[in-house]
Amino acid sequence: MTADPVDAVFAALADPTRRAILARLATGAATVNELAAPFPISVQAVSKHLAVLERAGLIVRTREAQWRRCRLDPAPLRTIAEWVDQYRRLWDDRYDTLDTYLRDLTETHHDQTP
Amino acid sequence: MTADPVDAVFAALADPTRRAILARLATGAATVNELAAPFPISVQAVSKHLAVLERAGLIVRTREAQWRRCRLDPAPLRTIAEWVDQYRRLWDDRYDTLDTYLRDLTETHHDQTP
DNA sequence: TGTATATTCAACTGACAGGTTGATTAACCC
DNA sequence: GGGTTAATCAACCTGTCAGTTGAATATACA
Repeated sequence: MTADPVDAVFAALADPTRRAILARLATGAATVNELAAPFPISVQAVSKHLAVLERAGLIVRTREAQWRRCRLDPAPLRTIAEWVDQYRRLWDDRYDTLDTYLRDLTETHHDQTP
Repeated sequence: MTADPVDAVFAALADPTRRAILARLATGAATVNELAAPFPISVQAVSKHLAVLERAGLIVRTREAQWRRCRLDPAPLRTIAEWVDQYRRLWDDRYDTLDTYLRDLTETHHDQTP
């Protein structure tokens, strides 16, 4: 029943260790040992986290000699951003149509909304 | 071990039933039975899903006679949108250097540690 | 008062997630 | 080949999750 790829991405992002790994990978590719170093858990545990991230499409692993280089793939994050954006009007005043309308009437020269 | 509220929000969003409930609530408040109707699972199961969403801050439940009215609270979604936006430059071509600079300034208060 | 409806609580089950330790595979370097 | 390093595989433990059924609570209504 759970074939929606969004499931896997949200689930992957629900773990703080995995989010920290992504933050690290945003600064550049790294090997498994490099990624595991900051954490108080075993390398095997980190390897499992990487498998989860890979299954979610958030990282790509390539073999380089005896190392396995991991790099971030931002595509699923874009999907998530689009999903959340469905709800933007609920919290963002600029997407409130009445608000936008009133702003348009009173301060048109300031209006920037898309 | 983990008190980061982002954990609970991502975990709540990882379930397709809960995302469907949020989609329904985006169109207006509803009771538990109304929310449960479209799903092939028991009302009790839906009630549990609502508890998860409430713990994540995504919904608010108020008592009205024998009903419990649920409405969406978009605040955590805004938090998620901001979190994902940290990575926008990685997929968005139109990301300019000023944007990068401003985002880099504000991203440090988000979690980095296990 | 008694009954029907809305919702939650409680106990149970099967599956999965995150961690461990120990063994295994793969590539490098003498 | 033998030894070292990088990473995964395998088996196991424990806790949590999503679902069930059955009982309890709370409110409305006749």
